[in-house]
Amino acid sequence: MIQTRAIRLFTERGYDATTVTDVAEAAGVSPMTVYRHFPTKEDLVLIDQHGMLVAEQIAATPAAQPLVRRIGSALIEAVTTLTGDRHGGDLTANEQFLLARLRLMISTPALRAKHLDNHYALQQAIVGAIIDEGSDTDAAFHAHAAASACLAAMHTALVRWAEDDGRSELPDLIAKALAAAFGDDVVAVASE
Amino acid sequence: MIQTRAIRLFTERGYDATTVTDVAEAAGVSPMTVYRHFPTKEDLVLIDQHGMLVAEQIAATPAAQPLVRRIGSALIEAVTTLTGDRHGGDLTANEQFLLARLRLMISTPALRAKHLDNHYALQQAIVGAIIDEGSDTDAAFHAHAAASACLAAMHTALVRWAEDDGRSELPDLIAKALAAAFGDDVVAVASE
DNA sequence: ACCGCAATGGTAGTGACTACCAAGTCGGTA
DNA sequence: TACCGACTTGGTAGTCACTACCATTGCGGT
Repeated sequence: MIQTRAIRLFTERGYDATTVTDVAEAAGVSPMTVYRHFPTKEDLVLIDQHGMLVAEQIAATPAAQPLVRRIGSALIEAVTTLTGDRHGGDLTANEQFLLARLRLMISTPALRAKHLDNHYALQQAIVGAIIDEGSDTDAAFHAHAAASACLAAMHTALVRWAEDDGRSELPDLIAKALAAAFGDDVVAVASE
Repeated sequence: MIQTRAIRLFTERGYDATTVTDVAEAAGVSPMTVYRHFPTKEDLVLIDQHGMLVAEQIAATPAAQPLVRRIGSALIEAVTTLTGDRHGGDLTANEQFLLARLRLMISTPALRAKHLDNHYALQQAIVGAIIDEGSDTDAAFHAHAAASACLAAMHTALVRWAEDDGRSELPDLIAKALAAAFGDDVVAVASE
């Protein structure tokens, strides 16, 4: 509720030009109630309830597959469940909300920076899910590089999605970005 | 000068626990002089004078090579000129300064976020250097994915470098991270 | 001695965010 | 009905990053 109003205000007037007090008034609460629910102004846009189950999904993946494929398919699956299946029809309300958030995140420096940092945290979680305690540092290094590159590809896909107004299916875009970054053969199977 | 004092203070007391006024006093100037030279507190750590010539370097690279190799070798070259050649000897003063900055950047959320966003800006510049005005959107999409993944690999290398106290050569680490992300064959030639 | 200009400092304000405390609301219990 | 404790909300006052506007100082050139 507060979040919905906030994103509408941010979209209309701009993020920086909107104060937290504005958001509070629009939502009919006091500024401190806003801070109670959203620790920072940025979190009004960035907090997602969906959590980061990606890491768990990856841990459940057969370890024999190449890292890029394991991570890539987990990302695609997470996004698929997030946006839901829609084949050619209109955007769902959820997707429109995601698009609005995404546009804010990409165009506002402060939000973009924190969003990239969230990806960074996700990367740590992914590597934690892949790597055992005892494994050598080289393995961790490889896992970090692979996870980092996969998330970067995903971010590229998100930007593209926002640019084409959500016309493309997000999972397909992620698969394409992964293929562009790593070569078609490596990722081809990931999108199934 | 101001920057040196600032990084020392941040390292000793922590970034958040140090106010801009503290930095100003330590440098013997007024707070506003600090803001004159560094538009934000974060820039006290993040501003690098070295600029982003990477994009220009890439534009000068033969276009026939695969994107990943073009971007990767440019990154390695940029870092080599930044840290200088040192084969097994002690760390140079410059490298020690870079390490201190890097540790702050990695461990402080606000700095890490802005640092990742700087990489993002670099990515935009790289893609701008690679892609002509008229080229189709798919080409741009591929370039973004490749650049994004390369920068992510570079960041991983930076973290590893900070963790091993600069013992490794940074260019080698970047080459290894690229190889881990993209496969050895793709990048092998990039480090020469 | 004078002028122009760059760098510096002061003042007052805005806005994000915190700490501490007060008050209302609501479910269960005697 | 009266009471109690937990949860949620609101108020006050303060810190700190950052800005806008203006005054001052130092310094090289004429």
